[in-house]
Amino acid sequence: LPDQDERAAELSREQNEKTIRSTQTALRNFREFLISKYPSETREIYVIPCKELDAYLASFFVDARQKDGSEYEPNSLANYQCGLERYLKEHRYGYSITRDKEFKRSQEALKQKQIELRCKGKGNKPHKSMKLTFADELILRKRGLLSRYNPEGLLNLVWLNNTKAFGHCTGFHGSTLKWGDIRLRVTETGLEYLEWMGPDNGDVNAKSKRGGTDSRVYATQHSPQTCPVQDYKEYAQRRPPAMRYEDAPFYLSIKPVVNLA
DNA sequence: GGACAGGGCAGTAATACATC
DNA sequence: GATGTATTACTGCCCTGTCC
Repeated sequence: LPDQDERAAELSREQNEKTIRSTQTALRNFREFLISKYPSETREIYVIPCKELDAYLASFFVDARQKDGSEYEPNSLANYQCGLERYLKEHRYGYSITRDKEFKRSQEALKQKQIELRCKGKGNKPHKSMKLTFADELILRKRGLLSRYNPEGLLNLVWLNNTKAFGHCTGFHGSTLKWGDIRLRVTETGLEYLEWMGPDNGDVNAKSKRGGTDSRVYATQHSPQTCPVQDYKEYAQRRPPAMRYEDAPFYLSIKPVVNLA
């Protein structure tokens, strides 16, 4: 299947690009550190003998700071070590800075630094996403941030419903969702439901392979106030007619009303 | 406003270690 | 040796800030 091959190749290229970028960031930061601390050291790192490179790395892990002078997160330092390892491997350096005993000093320095940073309260994943609880949702509803009765609340509501219902599905990307990607349908018994059409764009065979019902969310007739289908219908009704074609973006930005008077 | 880079972190594979 | 669990390494996503 040429389309699938092309997609796989594209994905692979994209993945490689990201790895390269990550490696380059590690290399750039390490080089900048070397220049600032050891201005006479101008060699490429892959030609530096292991003993010297080990000392430089140990110094880097202990003293390196972000551009604003603050400490790195423990995992970031470990990521830099891996990035440098990839770069050295690429240039056929004879040692592994993460495994070989010749780099024990820098490995120990990194370990100690990570412990020290954790003691200082770093490494607590400050940007980790938090699970939205039922209680949180209730608060957001009370504050009108999840609501059918104001544009921002309605937009938040459909985004949350879609994420909860389809976020686990392979290929579901909220940011690129199109209006035609989610369809309102009715079962034989008259129960309404929303269905995410998926990347296969309605291919029945592909859908049955996925399991069928995992890309659906049904109306909650017993609780119309929190029914995702009712939210969707309200949103559909409020969308400008010009934005109701299949390829239109699902989420629309809200234009504030400006009083020029 | 778009493109890009930096930084933090999550997901997954590989590896090491423990238990049966 | 087989299986389960923990740790480490690798890769790439996402958010934010900066620059043009």
